[in-house]
Amino acid sequence: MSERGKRMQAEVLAVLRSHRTPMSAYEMLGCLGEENSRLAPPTIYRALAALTDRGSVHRLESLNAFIACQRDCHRQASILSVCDDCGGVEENVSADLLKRLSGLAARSGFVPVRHVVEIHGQCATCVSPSR
Amino acid sequence: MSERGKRMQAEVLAVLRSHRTPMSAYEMLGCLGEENSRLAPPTIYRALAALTDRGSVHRLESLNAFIACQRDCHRQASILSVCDDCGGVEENVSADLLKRLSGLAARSGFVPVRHVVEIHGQCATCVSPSR
DNA sequence: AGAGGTATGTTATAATTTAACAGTCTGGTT
DNA sequence: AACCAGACTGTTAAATTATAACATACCTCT
Repeated sequence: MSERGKRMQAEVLAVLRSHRTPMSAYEMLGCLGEENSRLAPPTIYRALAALTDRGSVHRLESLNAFIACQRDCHRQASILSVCDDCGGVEENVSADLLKRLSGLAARSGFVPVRHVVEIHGQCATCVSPSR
Repeated sequence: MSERGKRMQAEVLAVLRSHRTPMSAYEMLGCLGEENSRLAPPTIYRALAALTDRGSVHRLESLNAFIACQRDCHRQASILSVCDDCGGVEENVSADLLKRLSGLAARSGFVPVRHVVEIHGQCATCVSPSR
């Protein structure tokens, strides 16, 4: 990993952190491209791949979008609750639940490697905006 | 829903059932387009939307692909184990685990509507092919 | 039959992701 | 220092996935 690569990753992470809701790769490209024109998709995707490997960024598979890790849960699969109204994402961790999921899959001899758990619905604020 | 619509859905479902592994919408288009040329993506996607609504077909969010429901679990979220080696998918159902996931999300007032649970790894056959 | 609404077909395009290759930097070796 | 091999990055182009927009066909109710 070179200096350039680290800088790119840091910039991508900073952009993601400055957004409350998940961003698509192209939204990031739009943000970063203002400064650094000529920024191409593979550059963003490579930075995102490194960041998701590290656990600093989560990919929302059901949205094709990305969000910065909100917890210190690096390297642990998160349980992501996605509000379909406001787009907000809450992040939960539960080693116990993940283990139970693995156990269920393992009944047939399956060996789990990566968990994708996303829950769509409405967040507390969107359910009862008045209170 | 018209006759044409039902026929399309039945054809799409038949194609999916004839495949052991998940298919992309465009793979289906390739299969069905041989007979019925001039078949366009929206037609496939509309049939898939109806089938997934019904629960006859599951969408694998982490693969952007679709697979026919292997169980009689219509209208219940499935827990899908995806073998990254052979592409095979195993389908499990656990009302209990889904309830626990909902409970976790609900701690902040979140109201769950749809669960996406996908587990990547290796199936028994791919882990120990010899036996 | 005719009007209004819904479903479908069709064209085109948007959005997301990756392949492929050229150029550049890095670190070790002479 | 100059050179080479390998890895990383930039750039172009294209593949893959999904949807917008509108035209046409069908169905239902009066």
